Amino acid sequence: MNLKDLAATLGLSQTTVSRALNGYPEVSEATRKRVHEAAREHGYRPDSRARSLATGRAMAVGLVLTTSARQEIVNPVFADFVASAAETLAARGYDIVMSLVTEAEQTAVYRSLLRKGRVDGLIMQAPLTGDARIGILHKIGLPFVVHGRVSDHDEAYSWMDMDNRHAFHTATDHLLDLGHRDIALINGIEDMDFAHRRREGFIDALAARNLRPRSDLMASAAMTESYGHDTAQRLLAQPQPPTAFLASSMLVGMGVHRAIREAGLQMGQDVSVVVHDDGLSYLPNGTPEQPLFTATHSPVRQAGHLCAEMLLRLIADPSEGPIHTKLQASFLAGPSTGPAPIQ
Amino acid sequence: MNLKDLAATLGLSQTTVSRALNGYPEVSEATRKRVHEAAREHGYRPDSRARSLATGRAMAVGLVLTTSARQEIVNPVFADFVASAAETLAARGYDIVMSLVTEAEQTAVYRSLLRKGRVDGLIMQAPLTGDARIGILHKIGLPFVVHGRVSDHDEAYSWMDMDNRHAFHTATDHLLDLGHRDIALINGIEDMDFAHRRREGFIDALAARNLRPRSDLMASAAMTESYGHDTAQRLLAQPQPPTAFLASSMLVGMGVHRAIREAGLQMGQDVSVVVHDDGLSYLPNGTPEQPLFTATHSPVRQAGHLCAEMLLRLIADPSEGPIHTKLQASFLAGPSTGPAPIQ
DNA sequence: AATCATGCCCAAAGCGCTTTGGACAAGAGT
DNA sequence: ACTCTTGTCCAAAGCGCTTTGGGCATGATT
Repeated sequence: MNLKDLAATLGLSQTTVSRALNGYPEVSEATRKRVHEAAREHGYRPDSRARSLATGRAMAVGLVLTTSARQEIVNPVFADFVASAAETLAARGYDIVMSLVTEAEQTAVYRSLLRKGRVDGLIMQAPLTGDARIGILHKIGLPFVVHGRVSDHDEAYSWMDMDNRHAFHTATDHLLDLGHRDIALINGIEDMDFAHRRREGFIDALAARNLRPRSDLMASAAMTESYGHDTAQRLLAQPQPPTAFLASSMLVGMGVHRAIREAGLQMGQDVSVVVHDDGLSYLPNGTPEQPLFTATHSPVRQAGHLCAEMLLRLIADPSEGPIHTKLQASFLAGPSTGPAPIQ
Repeated sequence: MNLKDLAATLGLSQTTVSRALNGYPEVSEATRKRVHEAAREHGYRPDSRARSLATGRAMAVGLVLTTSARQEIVNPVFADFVASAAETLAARGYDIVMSLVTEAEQTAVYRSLLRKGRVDGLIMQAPLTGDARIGILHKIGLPFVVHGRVSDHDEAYSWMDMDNRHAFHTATDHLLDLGHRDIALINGIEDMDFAHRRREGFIDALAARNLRPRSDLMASAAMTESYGHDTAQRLLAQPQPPTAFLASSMLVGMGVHRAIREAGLQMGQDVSVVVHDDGLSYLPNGTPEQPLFTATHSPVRQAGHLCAEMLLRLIADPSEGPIHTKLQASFLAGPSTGPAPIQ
């Protein structure tokens, strides 16, 4: 049952039926009611393609899902991010079209996005330092928002980012204030822009107190629990082990925690740990009253909402210049940090 | 630049240009080449809506993301599932359109999916026992595949499921063989069909040895780390604590592990733990050589691939009756289980 | 009584593609 | 010489919707 049939059934023109359904004023209340009833009765549902073709709006946004091909790891943050973005978008009638992009096909990238008309705008996730995708997105000519930023990239683009640098600066300061000097940074892959910035924040905080980072205490890899565990285990077995850890995610922190316990040490006493908490729904940092870790906290769901909202703004008015949102992580002191043990 | 313009530029008809680009044989090689070159040069990209409208195929499948509104928890399995499904689908030129569905709007549900023509088929995730959505999907009339099954539902539908019952039967048997009698089941929310089945497998295995489950040793909630921790902590403090735990996910298992250590006990010695491992990319069960937990293992990425393939088959030939795929979890003995301690 | 706005409705022209049903010329077969 | 294929191309009819540019009553205004 299409519009034509429905109009014929009602003895009305397509114009009137279309207007009645879309809430235009040029139709009497009686007719509108009649149309709505008939539509319901016959189970009429407009064809989104035809509508989209006629209006020019796709009522969908694209979300590019990147898998770090190297590690075959899907970003654990993805689920919450997309769920929150979808929530905001759905409320405005927008769908999400997902495209998977593996690093390998960077050139043939965004192939499906190149099929015009499928989406009105794009959200790009997990940018790398100097990510070439920004250029591609510019060429496509659709409004887009980057979740994160791209260092060393001067083209103007809209982004929404957490202040990773500041967050890790704060976390490091916290540990320094407690007297720690040998602090390990268990970071994500530093090609990822956010990891790069976190490292900078860490180093800056040390430098501000005339300390130099020990390169043997800085690790970088995909942020899994075992990575946290294995790295912490290795570092703790070193001649001059760290007295504190800075973990780039909850999962990594849990791995570090496990290694600490296995070494017969107690977290918060013998060894301190600060984690960054993305506020994943399935991986809460204990409870607000009883956190598991001292943490910098920045909910990814908030990020998802904001990205979606920014994109909708850009879609509504593409002339609106690049817009930026910087989120500050909150700092939460928990039981996983304490004064540095006296040598 | 649209097809018309391109054709005009080339001095050809739209028909010929369209055929040249889509690889139809009725066009000379010379012309085809010329058309391709012009298309590249002018950056021509066909409008997916127009094409879809003309062909009747959307070249996209819908994926329904459910958030358990009650707990506001996004399924951690989602990211890997969708990534693997997207991989398979992308290889065949299909996109994924995501819709968020909260339990609240079950009636107004699938609203965006009701907009016809957006997708050629659907994948439904995380079905509840007696899930009403199956009926809705049937009404929509598009081919669909359910990831999981729906107990107490007699309508025919295509599904792909892991044999949860068998997996948990096996896991329970393993613990029983080791002499454990007081086994705790730390399950997911039992409205979820998979959790329901796991519980059945657990109870069946006990019943097969004339044992009755202790209801005080069965828990059910959203599968977070803290849930695992808090529950295990509580149970271990009981007068007659369990000697073994069956955890419904890696994350839960990690929480249980933490509680065990905190209680001054050793996992694999004092208390045994078996987990179910979905093979999440960011949450591996140690390494294959050195697993962290004894586990039943069924990679969700495989499930994603299979669901996508099944759906593509159904789309290609909708007359093909409901198809079913049942995956068997593998069992991996690890260091987290050992003989029951002598009383 | 003539004019004007207003409310309600319609026919038809797109949106950009695919596909059907030929047209036309060149060479092959009789 | 004629018909038949074959290869190459085209005009035009959709696909199902929105939107433009009226038309025709009806009631209000001068």
